[in-house]
Amino acid sequence: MPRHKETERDKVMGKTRLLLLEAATDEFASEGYNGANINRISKAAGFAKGTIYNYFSSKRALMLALIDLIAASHHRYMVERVRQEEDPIRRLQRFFEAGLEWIVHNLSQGRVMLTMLNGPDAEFKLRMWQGYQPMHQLLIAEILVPGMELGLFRQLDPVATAGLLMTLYLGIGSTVSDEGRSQLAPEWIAGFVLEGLRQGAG
Amino acid sequence: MPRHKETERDKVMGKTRLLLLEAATDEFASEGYNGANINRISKAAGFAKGTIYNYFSSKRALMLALIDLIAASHHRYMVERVRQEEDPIRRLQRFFEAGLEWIVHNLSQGRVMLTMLNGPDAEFKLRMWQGYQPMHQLLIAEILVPGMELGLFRQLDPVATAGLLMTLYLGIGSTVSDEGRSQLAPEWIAGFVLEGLRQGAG
Amino acid sequence: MPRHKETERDKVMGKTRLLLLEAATDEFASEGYNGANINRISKAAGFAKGTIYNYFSSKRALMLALIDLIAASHHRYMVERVRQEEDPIRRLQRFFEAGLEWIVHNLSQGRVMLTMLNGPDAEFKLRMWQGYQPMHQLLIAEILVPGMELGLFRQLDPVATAGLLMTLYLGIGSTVSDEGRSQLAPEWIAGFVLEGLRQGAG
Amino acid sequence: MPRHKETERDKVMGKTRLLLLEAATDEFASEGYNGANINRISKAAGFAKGTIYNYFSSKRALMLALIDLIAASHHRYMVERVRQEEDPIRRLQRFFEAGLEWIVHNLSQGRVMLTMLNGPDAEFKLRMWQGYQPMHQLLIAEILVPGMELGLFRQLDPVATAGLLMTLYLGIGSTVSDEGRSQLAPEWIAGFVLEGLRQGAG
DNA sequence: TATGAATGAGAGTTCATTCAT
DNA sequence: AATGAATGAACTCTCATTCAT
Repeated sequence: MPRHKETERDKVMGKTRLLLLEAATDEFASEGYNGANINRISKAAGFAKGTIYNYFSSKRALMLALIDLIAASHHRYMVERVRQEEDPIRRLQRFFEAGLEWIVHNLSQGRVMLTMLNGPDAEFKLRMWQGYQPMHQLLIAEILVPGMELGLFRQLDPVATAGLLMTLYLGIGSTVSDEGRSQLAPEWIAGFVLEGLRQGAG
Repeated sequence: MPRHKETERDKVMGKTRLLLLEAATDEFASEGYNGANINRISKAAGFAKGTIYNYFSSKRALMLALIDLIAASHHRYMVERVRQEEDPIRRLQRFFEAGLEWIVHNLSQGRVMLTMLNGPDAEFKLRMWQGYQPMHQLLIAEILVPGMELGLFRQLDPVATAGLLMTLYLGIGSTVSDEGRSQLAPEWIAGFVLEGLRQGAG
Repeated sequence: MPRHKETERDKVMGKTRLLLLEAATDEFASEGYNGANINRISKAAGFAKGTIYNYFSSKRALMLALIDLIAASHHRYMVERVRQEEDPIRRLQRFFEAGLEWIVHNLSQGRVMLTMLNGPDAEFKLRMWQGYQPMHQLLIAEILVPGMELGLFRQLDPVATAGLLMTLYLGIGSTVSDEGRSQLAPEWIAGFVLEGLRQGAG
Repeated sequence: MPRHKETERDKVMGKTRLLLLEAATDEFASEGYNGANINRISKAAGFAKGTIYNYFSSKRALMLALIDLIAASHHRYMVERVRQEEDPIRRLQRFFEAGLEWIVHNLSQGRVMLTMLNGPDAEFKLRMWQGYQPMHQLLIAEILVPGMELGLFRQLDPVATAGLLMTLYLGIGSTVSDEGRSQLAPEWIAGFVLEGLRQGAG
C-alpha cells in the first residue's frame, strides 16, 4: 500500500470535496435547504450529478458537513483577529468589526449560517449552535472574563452576556444586504455595547 | 345591513380563511416555506386539499397573506402594551417584555417571522420588513424621541437606534426555545440597553 | 298548474340555456374541449358556476348540446341561402359563398365544428357528422342530382361527390384566420370545382 | 470515433427519445393534447414517469418536437414517392396516392397532424403549418409550375392552387377512418382535380 | 332557480437518489 | 472516481361536480 498514492488520492478527494462544498454554499445560501438542488451543486462545481454522492451520502449529510465547515472557518477568522489585540475593550471592538468583515467577505457562508440558526430544521440548528460554541468561549474566556478581572467591565453573568453579544452580532449580521452593506456600523454597535458593559454603570 | 359588504368582508376575513391561515402558520413554522405541504395545511384546517385554493391563489400568495397577518397582529399587540405606560424608560422595558411575551404566546407566528426575515427568499424578507415598519415607528416616535426630549436618553440617531433595538429584539426572539423559554430575561436585556441609552453616558 | 307560469319559466329556461351555450361556444372554440373551463363558461354567461348544472348534466352533455345547436344553425343558414338560387351551378357557387360567410360570421361556432370533426373524441366526431348529414343531403338532392339531371354536371357518384365537396368546404373553412379572413376566395374555389364537375370533362 | 459527438447525437435522436416520441404519437392521437397524459406516455414507452422529463422539458415541448418530427417524416415520404415520376400529371396522382398511403400507414401521426392543424392552440397550429411549408414547395416547384410550363395545366396562381390542393388533401386525410380506410379513392380525387387544372378548361 | 363553498381525483413537474458503465 | 440515464415519491395546482342554502 504505497503511502504516496494514498496522499495523492486524499489530496484529490479533498479538492473535489471542497469544490462541492463551495458550490453547495452558494446554492444553499440563495435557495435555502429545501429549495437547493443537489444536481445544480454538482454541476456548478464542475462535476456530473452523480459525483456528489461519492463524497456525501445525502443532501442532509452535505449540509451538515457544510455547517461544520462554516462554523470552523468563521471561528478561525475571529480568533485570529481578536487575539491581535490585548485589551478586552479593543478585543470587543475587534469582535464586532471582524464579525461584520467576515460576513461581508463570506456572504454566502454568512447567509447559510443565519438561515440555519433561524430556520425550522432542529438538527441543523443544533449543529450550527454547537459549531458556534467555540465563539461563545472566545467571548467569555478571552474578552468578558479578562475585562471583568481588569475592572473594565462590571460584574455580569459571563454566559448570559456572551449570549446577548452573540445574539446581537448575529442580528446585525442578518441586516447585511446582498451587496454586503450593513445598516449598522460596527464601531457604533461596539460603543453602544461598551456603555452597557462598563464599570460604574447600573 | 348591506348583504354585499358582509360578503366582501367574509371573503377577506372569513372563518375558513382564518382557519387556513392558522394551520398555515403551524406548517410554515415547523417546515419552512419550501418544506411546507399545502395539502397538509388544508387538511389540518379541517378541509379537503383543494379548498385552500378557493382562498389563496398559490402557496406563495398564502405565505404573503400570512406575513401581513403576523406583522399586523404583532404590531397591534405591541402598541397596546407599550402605550399602557407613559414613561419612555418604562415603555422600553415594556417593549422587550411584551415582545418576548408575544413570541412565547405565538411561537409559530414568531418562528415564521424569524424564518422569513433570515431566509433566502427576497420577496418574503422584504414583505416582512415592510410589515414591521410600524414597529420601528413605534420605537422611534413613542419611545426614543420622547425619551431624548425628556433628557432620559442621550442624543442618538433615532432611526439607527431603533434598528439596533429591533435587531436585538429579533435576535433574542430567535433564542426562544420550542417550548417557549428564552435564555435571556427581558428585564435583564432592557437594563443592559438602558445603560447604553442613558443620559450622561459616552 | 297555471299555463302562463309554465311558459314564462320555459322562456327564462330557454334564455339562460342559450346564454350558456353562447358562452360555451367561445370557450370551447378558444380552448378546445379538454381545455375548456366550465366555471368560466358559467361566469361568462353571467351566472355562478353551479348554474350550468341546472341546464346540462355534465361538461360532455353541454358539448353534445352545442354540437347539435351548431349543426342545426349552420344547416338552416345554408338552406336559406342556397334555395335563393334555382340553377344548380349558381347553387353550388352559393354553397361555397354562404359556407364561407357563415364561418366568417360565426367564427367560434365554426372553430368548434372543425375541432370536433378533426379531434380525437369519437363521440363528438360522430355526433357532429350526424348533425351535418342534412348538409350532405342538401348538396346531393338540391344541387348535384338536379345538376346532373339538367346535364350541367357529368354523371358522378353523388354521394362520393358530396363527400368531396363537403371535405373541400371544411378544409377551406379551417383556413379561415382568427380575424375571419380566408386565403382562398369562394368564387375561385367554386370555379375550380365547377371545372371538375362540368359536362364534357373527363 | 469521437465519443462526444456520439453522445450529442444520442441526445438529439437517441433510442429512448424515439421510443418516447412514438408513445407520445399514439397518446396525442387518441386523446388530443390536453387529454394526453404524460405519465402514460412514459409508461407506454417502457419507462418510469419521470424519465420523459430527461428528454423533453415539458409536455408542450414534447408536442412541438413531435410536430417537427411528423412534418419532416411526412415530407420525406412524399418527396421520395413523388420524385419517382417525371410527368407532372403522374406526380399529382402520386401526391394524392402517397399522401393517403402515408396517412393509412401512419394513422396516429396523421391524426396528430390533423388535430393540431384544426385545433385551438395557435402555437401548435403555426408550428405544424411551418413544418408543412416544404410540402407546399413540393407542390409548387415540382408539380404545378412544371405542369404549367409544359402546357399540361392552365395558368393558375401556383401558391393559391397549392393551398387548395393541400387543403383538399388534408380534408381527405381527415376522412380516413380509425381502421385506415378512406371514403374517397385517391385516383378519383386526382382525376377530379386534374379536370380543374387541365389546359383548355375555364 | 341560482348560488358558491367545498370536494378530491388527477395532472404536470421536480429532484434526491441509485447504479451500471 | 466519475458519469448521467433512469427512477418514483412527492408536491403544487386545476377543475368538474355536488349540495346545502
